Amino acid sequence: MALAHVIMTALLEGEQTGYDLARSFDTSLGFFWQASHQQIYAELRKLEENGWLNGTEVPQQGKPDKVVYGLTTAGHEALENWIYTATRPSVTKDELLVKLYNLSEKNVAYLIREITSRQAAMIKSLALYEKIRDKNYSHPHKLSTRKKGVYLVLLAGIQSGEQYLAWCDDVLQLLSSI
Amino acid sequence: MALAHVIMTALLEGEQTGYDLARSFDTSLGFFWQASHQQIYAELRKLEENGWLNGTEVPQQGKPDKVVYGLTTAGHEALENWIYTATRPSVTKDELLVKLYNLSEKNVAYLIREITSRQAAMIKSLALYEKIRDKNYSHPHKLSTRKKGVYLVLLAGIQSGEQYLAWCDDVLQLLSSI
DNA sequence: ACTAACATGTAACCCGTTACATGATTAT
DNA sequence: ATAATCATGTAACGGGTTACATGTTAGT
Repeated sequence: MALAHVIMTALLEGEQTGYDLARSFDTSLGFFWQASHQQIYAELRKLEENGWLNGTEVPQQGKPDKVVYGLTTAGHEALENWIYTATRPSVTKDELLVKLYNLSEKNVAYLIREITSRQAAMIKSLALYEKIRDKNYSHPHKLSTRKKGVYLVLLAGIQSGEQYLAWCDDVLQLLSSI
Repeated sequence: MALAHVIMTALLEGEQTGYDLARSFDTSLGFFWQASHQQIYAELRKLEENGWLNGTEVPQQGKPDKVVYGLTTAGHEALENWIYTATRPSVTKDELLVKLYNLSEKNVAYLIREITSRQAAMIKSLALYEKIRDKNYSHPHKLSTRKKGVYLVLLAGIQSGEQYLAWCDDVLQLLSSI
């Protein structure tokens, strides 16, 4: 159910094609949601059948034709109503934690490598989040209401990223003593 | 693929029934993985067909008969080998963040309530994690290698819980000014 | 010649959730 | 009486991943 609402949320900013959305999921949106292009195209068709989106075919030359989607009034309403439905907190299923549970003298070297590469990846995304924050969200209380929401999502990413890095340090320290 | 390995990891400690496992997923294991009993029973049958577990029927009086599962040698090996397969970091899909992205004057009161209840839930689980840590893991470097791994998983839960609470505070502070 | 970007799709499969089902014993 | 615990299961559905497919244009 939620992918539908993520897509509609993304379309609040303006009309987009499935391809545009797929690219957003690889970058900005991707920080807190992921979806393949197959999933996105399927969902877009469902949403149009539902009357929540309307798609317009746009012929192009030199490129394949595309379908641009926008929110309908019904879509807007559906999105607003969805906000008030209950959501259960989702447990993060991280396979790396399962592996750590199986820590042994034999596999410790491998796990150190895997943690180190996670750490490196997180340092990169964190740098990006922080850049975005410093550029557009440096004065949170001066933002519009809507932007405040976006800022808080960004903040969640930054804080949990920082926490993750701190944890990686702790892990590496303990593992290196084995 | 991963549920299979979580189950096998749980069986490292000793033989268990599907019911036992389901209860673990509601408590200890549940802090970093979740699975319904239907999923567990299905997975156990698959694992037995695979030769990774062996199930023994145990007749009982006054209670339904049960099947106790234990790891086979092949299962042990499969689990150890799995450690060395690459895992991609998984993005947490949290619907609440999607909702926050849709923040407005109209829904802010509702979102404050939802964040507050998340906060309360987290305070509870955090208290439990910390109790476990203080009781069994207060001297990390003195633990056996295997227990060190378990400790690090627990630490991940505690640290990310603390971070989550800090974030909730930030959110509530900003939202209450709207 | 080859790769990347643009743009969309089908098909098979696996993983997970929800709803429904059974049936005895023990505790309130 | 009623609910909770023990113990396992079927069936339908929905969400998500992987593999495969098509075809143009622009850049190295």
